Amino acid sequence: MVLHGGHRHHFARGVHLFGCHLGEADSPHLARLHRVCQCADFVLALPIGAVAAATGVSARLLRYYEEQNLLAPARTSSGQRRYDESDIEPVGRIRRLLDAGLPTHVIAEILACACRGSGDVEPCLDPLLRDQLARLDARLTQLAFHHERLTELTSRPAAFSTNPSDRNYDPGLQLSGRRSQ
DNA sequence: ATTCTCACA
DNA sequence: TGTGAGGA
Repeated sequence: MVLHGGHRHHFARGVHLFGCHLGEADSPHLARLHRVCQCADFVLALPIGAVAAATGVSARLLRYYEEQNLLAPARTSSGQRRYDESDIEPVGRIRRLLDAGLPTHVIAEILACACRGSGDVEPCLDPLLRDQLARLDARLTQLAFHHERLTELTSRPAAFSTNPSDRNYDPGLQLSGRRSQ
């Protein structure tokens, strides 16, 4: 059971369980506090700030991930997002997949695969990952091509330049870290 | 104080 | 893929 909507006034005075005061509703430690009380048969609804504190991912980004269909938190009657602890783990997973350069629509596909094993990506999705790797290679090749052509364009005028900073040209700086597709 | 949506790079 | 503005 997820507490939200009409239960908001309960949170205003902190969270109580069997008469014990567990902490304030917006406390960053709420997730941990609930873990201590696993005897409870309901799931506490976490506001976005608590999830941000628990995961290290900003509230702004959590909203963005929802917009990209990577998360689907519940809403209170006033429209505020209410997460539960089962939303915590996916956030870290999303971060790791983004760090691998995967676009959000691919990550959504990966998250949709319910047959979870131990890793971040199911083995059955290996073809998908290989396809992304191929796209990355293609971009790398194109970047190398652009780098060569641009070097041709810059090195000639530089030979006639009187600007001393032209001698500090570093090809490595031409590679900026952008994502694929 | 926190969270919301809309708009922008 | 993210961020900033501006309001409830």
